[in-house]
Amino acid sequence: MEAQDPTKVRLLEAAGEEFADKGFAVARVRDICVRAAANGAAVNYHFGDKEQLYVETVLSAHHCGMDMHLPRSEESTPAEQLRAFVHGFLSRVLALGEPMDWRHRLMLRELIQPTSASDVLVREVIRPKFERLLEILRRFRPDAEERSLYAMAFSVIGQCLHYQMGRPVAERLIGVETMETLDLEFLTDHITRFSVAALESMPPEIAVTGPSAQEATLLG
Amino acid sequence: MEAQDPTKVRLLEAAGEEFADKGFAVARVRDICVRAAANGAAVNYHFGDKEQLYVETVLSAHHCGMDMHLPRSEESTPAEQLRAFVHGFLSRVLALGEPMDWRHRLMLRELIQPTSASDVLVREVIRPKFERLLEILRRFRPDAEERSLYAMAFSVIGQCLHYQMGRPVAERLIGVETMETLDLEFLTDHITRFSVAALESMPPEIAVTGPSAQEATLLG
DNA sequence: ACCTGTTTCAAACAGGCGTTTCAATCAACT
DNA sequence: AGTTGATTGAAACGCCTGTTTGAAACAGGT
Repeated sequence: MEAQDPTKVRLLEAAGEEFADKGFAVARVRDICVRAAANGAAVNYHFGDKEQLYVETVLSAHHCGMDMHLPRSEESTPAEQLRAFVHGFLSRVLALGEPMDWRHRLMLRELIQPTSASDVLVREVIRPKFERLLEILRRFRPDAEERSLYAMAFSVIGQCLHYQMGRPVAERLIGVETMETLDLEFLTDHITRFSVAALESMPPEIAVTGPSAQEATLLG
Repeated sequence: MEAQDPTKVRLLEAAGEEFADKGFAVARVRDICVRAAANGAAVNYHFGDKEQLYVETVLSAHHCGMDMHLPRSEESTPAEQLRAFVHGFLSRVLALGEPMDWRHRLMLRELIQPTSASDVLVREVIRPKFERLLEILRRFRPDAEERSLYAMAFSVIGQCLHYQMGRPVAERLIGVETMETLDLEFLTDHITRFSVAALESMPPEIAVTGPSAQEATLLG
């Protein structure tokens, strides 16, 4: 850690690494202070206690890390817009080994196991991106009802997020070197083509009119 | 907990709930013992220590919980096979509030944050299901190269797993009551139609002509 | 009844944790 | 220099954790 930075930002940086690696419960404030080259009492002086340090770390993570520029060009085709969205999403999700690495890992922890800090996270970061995706999907399927639109959005998001969530298992399944060939460009291309093909050619939803209709869909 | 069960299985059941809810680090052996109506020293007597209890809990979870019957009917169409796969996968993933609920939550924890216990987990339950999915996808796309087949498999799996991983955030995004309308039947139908449409109509992958073409020849 | 091995129990233990304390240090202003 | 306020430092404090202890309760066999 750079010693010329003020102690507070060194603590935030160290806490980010530590929390992202181990989670709130396992992370130790002593380790954070050692990593930040600060005294054990520094975190209490600057942040009050461990939990407030965590909250401020999460907030500082998504303030400078997760904002993506939304190319609002209404001229481009829906497919191009979706590709841009997927590319932006994946580039953030797959960011590995980069200097601002811990920010993404920390936010993914928040997604899976929400704490009090994830309220503002959803409101300020996730929801705008979600609404943006819904806009794009509506251009594909103007007739789709809201519920199906949500499901489509989750289909796109789920494909992307899987390469962060399921990475450890995926590496064991197909090997690390094969997994490395699934790089940003390849996955952007695959997920976009997969989703566009689905969105353009999937049959309309089956209208559910009564309780017996669900059984009918089961039989296909 | 039923008091007629021997203490050891009561401890396993209680530990499963506790570990699935809070994770290994946050879960307290005292709480486990209270939940199991056992003494605080019981876990040490029966399992040695907390970590061995955790390992045995994970193993007991996938021994009786995660095995799905594979309908190997080669007569049915690929779409029907995929629907069966998605249905089976989702029914396990979405199992919330059911008696063997904690088994799935615990295994998903292992997937995201692997421990020593997840080696056997991947080998004995994940990989067979993954190979089965690859078989189905090969019937859709006999010409696809291996790497694309993996990506397609991850696209299907990612869609399903998202409803477990991203559930907390999804509930905040669209509301819990709307989320509850995305039940097993609806999601099975959606993911199957989405994926089948994609698999049947997505354009073939872009031929790689650059220096990475050597990798393509490697894959055959 | 007696012994024997297993299982339960209440209580205490040792260690690590977040946190607090208070004196020492530093920076800036009079 | 002297004073003031903010920051750092080393050490200690409680508290909560997993774990251990040794006696008590139980079961089965002789």
